[in-house]
Amino acid sequence: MAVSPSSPSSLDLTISMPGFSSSPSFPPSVKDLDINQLPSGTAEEEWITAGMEDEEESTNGGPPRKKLRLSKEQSRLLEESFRQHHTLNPRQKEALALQLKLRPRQVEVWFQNRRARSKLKQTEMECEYLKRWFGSLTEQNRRLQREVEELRALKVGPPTVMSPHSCEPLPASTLTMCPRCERVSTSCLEKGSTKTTTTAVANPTTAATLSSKVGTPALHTRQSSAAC
DNA sequence: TTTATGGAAAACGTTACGTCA
DNA sequence: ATTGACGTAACGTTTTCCATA
Repeated sequence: MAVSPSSPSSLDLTISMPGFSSSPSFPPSVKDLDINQLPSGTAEEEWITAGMEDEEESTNGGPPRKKLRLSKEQSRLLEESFRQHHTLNPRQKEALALQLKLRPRQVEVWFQNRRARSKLKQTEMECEYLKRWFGSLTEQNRRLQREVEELRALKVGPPTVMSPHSCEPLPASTLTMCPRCERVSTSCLEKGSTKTTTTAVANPTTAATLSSKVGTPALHTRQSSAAC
């Protein structure tokens, strides 16, 4: 699974997970779900004053807030602009404000809120994906546990691990459990060796990216595995 | 080259208000 | 008519980035 923002200002993500690509109910990428497509408003352009007619004066403190209702056309243009870039430089802001007959500050605020909404949607989607992934891993874990039980039940003899170098069976006493990946490994004993018998996760880049994103320490890359 | 500083912009959290069921 | 949930414009504060000394 890869979670990779394409640019700092872009919220587009590409998320794919092993074992999920063929699932009909599981889109191959979050990119397919266009978070920029929000339901468009229905109200026509409208300025609504909050209790007071005049924006400049208020008897108790600062100026009263006015609630702006963007017209369909304004919303459409803003959305279009947002699809092109999620942030505006001062010149773009000014031009857009002029085009929309809004104040630059209003355009700025709209983009701020729009970015926040995007991020929220994205987070929700990521959360959903991680939940499903967790479910899939749980199921996989169950299957493997069952498999282990079955193999134990067979009792065909002591476990044998082949050396990656000599291709001969290693005595069980030379094997260790890697404390980080919790897999049986010979690499920790073979100092200086860049090879390892430890199997890393299916997609190291993905795992590293996800780990750093969601803070799960359990997954590490082939590189870090070899380093141990 | 490294560090401190200040300003601008973005991110974030919250409030206020309108709409609708 | 009232109420609570929801969407969103607007605002204040914090964080991040970058240029400059």
